[in-house]
Amino acid sequence: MSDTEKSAKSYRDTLNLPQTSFAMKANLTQREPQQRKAWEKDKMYDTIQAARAGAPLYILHDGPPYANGDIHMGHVINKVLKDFVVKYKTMCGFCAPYVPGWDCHGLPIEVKVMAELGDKAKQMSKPEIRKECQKYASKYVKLQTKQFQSLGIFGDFENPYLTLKPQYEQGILEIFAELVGNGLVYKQLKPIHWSVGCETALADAELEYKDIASASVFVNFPLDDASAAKARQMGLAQDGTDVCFMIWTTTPWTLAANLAVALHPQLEYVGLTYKKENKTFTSIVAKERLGAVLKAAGLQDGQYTLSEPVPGSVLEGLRYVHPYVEKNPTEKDAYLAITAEFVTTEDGTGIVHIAPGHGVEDYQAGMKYGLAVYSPVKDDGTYDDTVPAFLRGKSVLKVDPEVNAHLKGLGLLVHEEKIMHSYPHCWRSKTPVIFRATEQWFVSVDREVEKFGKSLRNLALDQIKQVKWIPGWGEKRIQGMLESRPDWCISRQRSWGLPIPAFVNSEGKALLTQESALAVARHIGQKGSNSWFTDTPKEILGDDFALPEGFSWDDLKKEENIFDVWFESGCSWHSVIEMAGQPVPVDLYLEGSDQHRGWFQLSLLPSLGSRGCAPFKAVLTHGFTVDDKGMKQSKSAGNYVSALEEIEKYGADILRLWVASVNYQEDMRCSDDLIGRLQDAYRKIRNTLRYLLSNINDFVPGEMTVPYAEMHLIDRWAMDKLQELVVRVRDAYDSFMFHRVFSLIYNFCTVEMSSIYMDVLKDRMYCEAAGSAARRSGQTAMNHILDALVRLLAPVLAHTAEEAWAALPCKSQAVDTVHLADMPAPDAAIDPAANADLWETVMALRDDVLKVLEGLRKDQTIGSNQEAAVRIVTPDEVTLKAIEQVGTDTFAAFCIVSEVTIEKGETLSIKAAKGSHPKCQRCWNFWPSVGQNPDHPDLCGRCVAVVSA
RNA sequence: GGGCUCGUAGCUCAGCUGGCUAGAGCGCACGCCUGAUAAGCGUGAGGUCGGAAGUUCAAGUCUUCCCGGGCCCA
Repeated sequence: MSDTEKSAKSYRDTLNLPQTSFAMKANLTQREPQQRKAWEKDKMYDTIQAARAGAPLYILHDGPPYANGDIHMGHVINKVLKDFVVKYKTMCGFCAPYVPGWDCHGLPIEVKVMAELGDKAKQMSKPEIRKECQKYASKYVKLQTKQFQSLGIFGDFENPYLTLKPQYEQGILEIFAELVGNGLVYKQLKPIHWSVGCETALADAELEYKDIASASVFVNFPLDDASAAKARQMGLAQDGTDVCFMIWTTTPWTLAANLAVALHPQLEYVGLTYKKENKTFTSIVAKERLGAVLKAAGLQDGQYTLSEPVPGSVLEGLRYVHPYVEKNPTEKDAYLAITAEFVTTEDGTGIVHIAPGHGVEDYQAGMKYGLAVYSPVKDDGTYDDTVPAFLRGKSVLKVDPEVNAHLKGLGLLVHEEKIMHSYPHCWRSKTPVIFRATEQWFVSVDREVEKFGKSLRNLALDQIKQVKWIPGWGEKRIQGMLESRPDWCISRQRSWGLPIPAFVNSEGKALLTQESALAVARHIGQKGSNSWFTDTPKEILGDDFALPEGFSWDDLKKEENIFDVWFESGCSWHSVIEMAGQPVPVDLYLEGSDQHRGWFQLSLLPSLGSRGCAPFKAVLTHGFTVDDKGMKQSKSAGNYVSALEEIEKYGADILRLWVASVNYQEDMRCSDDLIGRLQDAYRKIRNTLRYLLSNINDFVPGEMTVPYAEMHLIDRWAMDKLQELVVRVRDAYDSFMFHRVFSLIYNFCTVEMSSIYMDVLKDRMYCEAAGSAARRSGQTAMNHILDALVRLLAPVLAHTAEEAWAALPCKSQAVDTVHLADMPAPDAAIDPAANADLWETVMALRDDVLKVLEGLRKDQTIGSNQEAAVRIVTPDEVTLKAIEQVGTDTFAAFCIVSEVTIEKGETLSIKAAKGSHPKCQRCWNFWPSVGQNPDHPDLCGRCVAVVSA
């Protein structure tokens, strides 16, 4: 070892080097579970709630995820965002309870359970099957609880709300009873989405759209003789041709239920006359569709003639003969031309085949003309016996080719082709969905509710204006949906759910009143919904229940429909919030943007139908994760990111930081790599905390604290910057802009702290006397900054902030958990704006100096900045004044150079050279005072004083 | 096909009511330090603001169309 190394070594021990037990390496995957165990042991959620008892309430009401499967990134984003809000509001002094919930009923679970049971299911009763479903749901509630908690989320996971709990069910029925009382619930034969695979009605939310190939056909419907004669009189056809309506459809199976054809009243129609298989046809089609029809029929110029056009309205009432159904199967009128505004010229022939039992528009048109709602299809998707013999018992999903062949045999099939189009499928069985008329229960959106003087739809359109939508376009979105939504079909023909509390007598008359529903609510609230299947009507309604006119106990059966699960979750504001005695509307609903159609809307409707107001004051929505190229993620595409693997690999705080880093209002690109990159940011933040901690090791606030006004200029600068940060971060939290929170804090750590302040402060921290005012000034600032930073970070880095809080030698507040600390507030004594211009000038000059130093480093004149002396000449008065104000020594400290001189001159010049003075072996500055003390020839004056003290 | 929405450097984000050569941090490249060391500091290279028209003295910012995503629906 040389002498210089020796002496350097010896001086090292005289420095105040940083010291802390806060580890540089996070080791999150090991440290976090311990942290969570400690929280669990301390019953942290309960502790926090108890501490905030009596404080103003802030309720974020959890939307229930479905109790099925492992959690995925969508859950992570949703729950972590909620946790940010809850933790932040708690730290702002609110009592912000968070009761997580699960959606436990419904088809997905029932389908899984039935598959697991296999043949055994056939011998089992409904209550037995339901018991299995309940087990299944409970299993996943437990599993997901663990997984959510592994993200560091605080909530009442001991007492979550479950839609299968009797009290919850009671709440649903209470709201349902009010809707019944307000006259909103009715039963009707109506075409609805029907899943053949699951043999049940489906809600809109249970559909998924897939591209499939369908046989589209052009078919001639021959007019009867009298109508053909009329058509000839109108000039559409000559004598001797078979006059037909030509229709187009992509669902030939529905032709068996055809009862009419629809034309647009204002469109022009022509008679197209041509030869086909030795016959001469005149097909009536819309003039605008002629091109497509000619192409389909394969007719060239000269192979056809056209009549003059007539408007659709004059063809109304003309009658035709069904191609293959011999006799009208309904008791009402059929096989006539009607007019409807929904007929378009986008495709087809401009004449639409109408089957009121198999389409919504068909149904509406059929109602208008007094047609029957004819639906000759059974639950399993096969035709019943009212259809022609060649179709009976066949599956409508497979019968199209036979229908087409049959039509061909009759000479009425003009053209057949495959087209690709998007078609609704059952989300569970993945089978194509059919429209089929069945008896279902509905909630009307257009009936006027006497109490509110408005229909549900209009009430909704009104009330959404009172809600704060974040982002703002959420209102437009839900408005569009509300304007066009049909009545809500709330009944399902399955086992796993809450029964619709309706009874029916042998005449088919339904018993469902507000009183009866409430009676059922009480019963189920006590005994659970299984009792519906085991108990008698009398037991359920109660002995003293007064049956309405026309009903008797001997002739009363329970219906076996269950509720759409959306109705169940749509009542959570009542079952969870109101029933717990808390106020509705709640402060916030926070879910993915798909819930505009789902939970938001389907919570809004029951609330409006019973209370007349929305259940939420504000609704915040987030987008969805996509892959690193912005494409939808799916397991099959191989671009799927497993949330559990990510948590396992990086730790919860990394995932939380990732959630905070992206703008959740848009699509969020997500991949293992992108999440992994947040480790860099995490390390920077963690190291910032660590460095601050390590430098206040020996600091005790109180007598050591230096007031702001007496602080070193540079420390005041740091305090100013902190103040700005606090204001901006709080503002970002308040407006739910968490990615702003992230970037503000991250930038503060990298720029203001790491690259400037902490670097600049080293000399003072390490070299000044431990108890010197200069050092205490810096420590005071660092202590403030650290204490505030940890609290600002706490909602996001829940674990790390807690760890740092525990490591803080002196906390600003006597709370054991950072999550009970107050969010930092701006200090009225500090005004960052006061010196903003000064600092801007100083920092700009610093940048210029650093650039010049880089040149010296390039040609190896200097290594570290400390070796340099800088001479500045500038004509700029502002700069001169600024440096005069802060002092050249302070400016030199800011640049970490040994010496700075500045003078006025003609042109700006910044020159730097290696310092001309010797190097102090203790502080490494090249100062003039080095060597002036004979006892310490290798030290500067400052270090001599420190060492000799 | 319809409603809503998004498209600024490799990544994540700023760019307010249109106004200087479009910014930040990270990453990257190069270099420095070795008394925050599986750390720290500096410098630098990266963008025809998805594309095309238009309005305007002036457009990333307004209009129209197109392209490509996402959610919801048909």
